[in-house]
Amino acid sequence: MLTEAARVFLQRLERFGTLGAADKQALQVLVQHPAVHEAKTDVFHEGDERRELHIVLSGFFCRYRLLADGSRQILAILLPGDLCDPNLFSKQPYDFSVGALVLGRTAALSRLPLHDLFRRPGVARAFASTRHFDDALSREWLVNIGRRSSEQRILRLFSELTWRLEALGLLTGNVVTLPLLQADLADAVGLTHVHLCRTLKQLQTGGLIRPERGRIVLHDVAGLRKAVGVWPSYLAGLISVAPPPQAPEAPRRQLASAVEPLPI
Amino acid sequence: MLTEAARVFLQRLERFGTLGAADKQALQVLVQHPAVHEAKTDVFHEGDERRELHIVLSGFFCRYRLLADGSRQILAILLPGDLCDPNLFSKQPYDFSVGALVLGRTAALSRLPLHDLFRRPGVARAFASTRHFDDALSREWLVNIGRRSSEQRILRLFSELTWRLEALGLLTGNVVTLPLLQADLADAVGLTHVHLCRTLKQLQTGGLIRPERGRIVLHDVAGLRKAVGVWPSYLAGLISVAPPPQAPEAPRRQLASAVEPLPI
DNA sequence: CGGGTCGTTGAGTGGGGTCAACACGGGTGG
DNA sequence: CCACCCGTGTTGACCCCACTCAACGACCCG
Repeated sequence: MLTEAARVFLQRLERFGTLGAADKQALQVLVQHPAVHEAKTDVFHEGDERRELHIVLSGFFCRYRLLADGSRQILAILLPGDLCDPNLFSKQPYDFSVGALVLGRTAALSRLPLHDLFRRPGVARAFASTRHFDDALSREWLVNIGRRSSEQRILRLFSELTWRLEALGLLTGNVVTLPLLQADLADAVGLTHVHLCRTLKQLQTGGLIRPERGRIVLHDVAGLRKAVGVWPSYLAGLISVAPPPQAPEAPRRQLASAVEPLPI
Repeated sequence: MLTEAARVFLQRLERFGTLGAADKQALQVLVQHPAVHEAKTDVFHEGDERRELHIVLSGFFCRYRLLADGSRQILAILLPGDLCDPNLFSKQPYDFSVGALVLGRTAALSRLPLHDLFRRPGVARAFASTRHFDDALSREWLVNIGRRSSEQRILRLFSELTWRLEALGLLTGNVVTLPLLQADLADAVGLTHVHLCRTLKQLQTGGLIRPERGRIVLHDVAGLRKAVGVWPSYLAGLISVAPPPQAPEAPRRQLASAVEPLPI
């Protein structure tokens, strides 16, 4: 019999491929110590020693860092099944914090047995895929914050979340509600909450989203994804949906030629 | 007999701990296919299949992504010893490109044997540490670009590079020259090259840096680090530097030797 | 000498930040 | 049931940091 925690964990690991029965058996016994976290409380905090590996069971969590002047940068939004710490085997104290954005639950598993479990090819592959997905998202975020307008940043974040929720089976139909505060969104996309509010209002007139108190309703997921345009590369292997036709690749030899519009 | 390529690679892996003689023996035979890369040419390009694992031997490289509007976001700056691809075992095509910022060299090693080599605890530990360092840097960049002023972003990037160069033994005195174009710096910190130029000029009056054509001279590394203030958390375990035991002259020559190709 | 790359500078604009006040709603306690 | 409070969202006024467009300058190399 599978606890709910083990089920969420294994489902996540199997998202990109399948695990053998023995793999699953070995993994599920690790999942322990369920815990409830109120919104705005930390699972662990920057500077803490790395002990158990926490995984999200329900709710929305985030990795974040606080700066000396009190501002916060959210590094990633964590959904059910996600690992709070991308670095399974690091011995360093955490250099970031993880906190709950809304009421949610986590489980914890000890890291030590993982070392041995990595001998199993299926287990290693599953963690590697999860890891790659996590990394691809963080690259996406860096590009987003570094080079895109406030509207684009927000739309892309929403789009990302719709894909991830869909992969979890938490998106049915064309509507979804994100239980996120505007202040949280602002810290995720690198804006102030005031400007984020204004931009949301503008987007609202576009008809794709509706801000409500304490949440954002995306009432046209398909339209939102279309507005963002691309099939994000981080989805590779995540969702078994045929990608739409892609624009041709940029020429590859010289950076310069790749930056400029195609010649002729 | 250790090739230079193997030496650079092993030195990097040993930065956070030591490898057994057998580990090193097994790893060094993987290092092959040295290649020279002109500035502004790619090692690989977004969309390419992941084949060999490239490592930097000399020069400055970067991971980057190009956007539809032609703008570029640099995701990381790669120094000698760094792995071009943080995801050793991913099977997905690359979702970013790696290119040379100045003339430099790489080696390539096949990924397949790595799977087996990870059975060796020392090898697994070394790669995990390298990996953790890479991740910590990318978190740092996200915070930098998301929440800091242009001056701070630039100073922090410079400071980061001084620490990393020091760890490589490429920083001996209080002065170091970064062979980076202003356009590259701008794409690394998420600014336009015009504004970056102006900010550099302001910083110049602060007396810590001097922009020259095609490079930035940091002529007060200690002062720069002090201005940035903190001992960055990503350094944990990286540097056990006692002040250079015997200051050998000509610090600039050493950097130059890393930037310019040695006889091949 | 010419052309290409890289850097610098100016003028003008606007996106986004800051500060501050207020509105709204949901909880809590009297 | 109302009064109050606190967390959250909204709006206005103002400003300035950073972007844009454009031209020019400096340097390098053939």
